[in-house]
Amino acid sequence: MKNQDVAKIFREIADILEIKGENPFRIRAYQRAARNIEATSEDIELLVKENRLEEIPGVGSDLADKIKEIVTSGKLKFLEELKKDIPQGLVDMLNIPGIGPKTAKLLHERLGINDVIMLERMAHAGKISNLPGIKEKTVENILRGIELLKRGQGRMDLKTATDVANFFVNQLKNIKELKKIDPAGSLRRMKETVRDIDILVSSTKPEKVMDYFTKLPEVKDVLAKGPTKSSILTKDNIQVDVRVIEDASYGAALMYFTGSKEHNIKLRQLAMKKGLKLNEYGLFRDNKRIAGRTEAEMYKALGLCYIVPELREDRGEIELALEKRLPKLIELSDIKGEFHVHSNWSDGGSSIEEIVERARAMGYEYIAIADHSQGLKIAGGLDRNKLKEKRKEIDRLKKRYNDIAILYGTEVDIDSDGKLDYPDDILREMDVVIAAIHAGFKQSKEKMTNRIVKACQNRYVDIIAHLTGRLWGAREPYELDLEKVFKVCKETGTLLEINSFPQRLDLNDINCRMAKGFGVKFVINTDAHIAEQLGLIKYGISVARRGWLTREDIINTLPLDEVRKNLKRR
DNA sequence: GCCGTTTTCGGCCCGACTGTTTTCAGTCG
Repeated sequence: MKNQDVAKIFREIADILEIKGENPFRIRAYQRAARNIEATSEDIELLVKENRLEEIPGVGSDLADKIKEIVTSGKLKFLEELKKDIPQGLVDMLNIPGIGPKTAKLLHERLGINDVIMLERMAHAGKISNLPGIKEKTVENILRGIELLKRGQGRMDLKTATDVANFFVNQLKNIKELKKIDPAGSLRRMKETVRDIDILVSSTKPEKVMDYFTKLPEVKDVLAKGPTKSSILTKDNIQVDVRVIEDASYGAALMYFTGSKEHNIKLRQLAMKKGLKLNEYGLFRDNKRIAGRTEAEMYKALGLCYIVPELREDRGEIELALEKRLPKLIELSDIKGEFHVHSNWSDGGSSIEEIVERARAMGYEYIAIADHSQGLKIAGGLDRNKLKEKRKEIDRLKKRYNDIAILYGTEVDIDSDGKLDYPDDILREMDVVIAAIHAGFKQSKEKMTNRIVKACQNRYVDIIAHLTGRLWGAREPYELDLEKVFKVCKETGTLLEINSFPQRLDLNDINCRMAKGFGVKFVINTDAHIAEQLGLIKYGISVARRGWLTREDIINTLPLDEVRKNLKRR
């Protein structure tokens, strides 16, 4: 039983309680607990064993008992009972944008609607417009909501989100009355995936901004349009929200729209304790604004040091900011090189020379060319002979460049028994060895863990790449006993990669923080397959920052001679 | 259901937009 499984059960309970019209604060308690369980870096089973569940914020004696029941028996009587009253289909209906618990309940009680399909049929047949509060427009919105749900308004990766946001920001900059503009929301917090794009604007002419925004040619559908706030859907079904605010409130609004929701709630509670009121317009004492123009001013007025967006998740950052003890997080400019780049010797698209040129342009001091190993035929893995030729090419280039070190590396495959795809005599010759799993993802947790552990124990393996194998929208992370892996990494001096590729971002933020707790060290790599993708490193940096990592945790912030001391002896 | 240098009971973040309603409930973030 994983933390996410427990969180999922609590969320389901919250949904059912909402439909039943239960006490909203009780519902929020389940949601809060779900979120904190998911965010905690400690394994829920361990917390049960050590009787430390109530250390999780939002978990009291009642929820602790429920967690124990879930972890020990695999199910929860309370939920089974709830499910008897509310059909699953009704809970699913809450996923339709525009349908909340009240509407779902109304549709169920008055018309016996039990799921999304039935709702769609009844709506088309004109049978739901007789209900109180539901007329033509509402029916239209429900049908549109169902369409959105069907098309799967999923989450997009961080790069896609960045590109869309930049596009709209640049468009809006054409408005001459526009003063400030910033993407906010989970994108500004650099969350691994983003659901919609929030953009904050300050302007003397809010209506003009709203008109211009909602009439852009890329807009397919206007979901809402008011004098200061509008939401649209792009042709790719991405929701973009723009909010206009005046300069005096810009910092407060940026803080508010950056979130997270949980971070905001805690800040408001803090403000209340000080007898202040916090909203998106500023921080107020007796209706007099005492801060609002900038975020820095807001945090200061709350008695906190500035909290960077990546940390704003209510994972302890506010408590540390009160004591002015927040860590100094790693920054892009700390990076001195990387180790995981594929060239056209295997499945990459750029020559080694092109990669080296790019790395030099980025100011790197070293770059490792790590192509796939022989077993990975589809990825053009290199056999012994090809390796020799590649080595010659690297040696030739080394003579040409004296301002950057070109390292001879590999991404060697870990087979289904945990054996490596190259023998030791080949690995010994490498400057740096990365090991990774590329097949056999469906093995048991125990087997998967043992494969990784065995690789870590190899005296030539320096780094484990993309540890959990997750690919957004394509593959779930594979089953792994992470604590065991982290322990072995620490013992064997094996480094863990933070993979910057937007579909991977693996390790994720929570696992980074957990691994750091075990004393593990990291490298941030791109897994670039063309030279240009070396620029993706910024996304890996953001994961590390969200994982509370500092420069000291990341080996490729060090100069090369120091890096060598952190690699295994050859 | 949680939580407490105001509290073990009585609070629990706050505002914009929509559609339906003549003043507001529902939904969303």
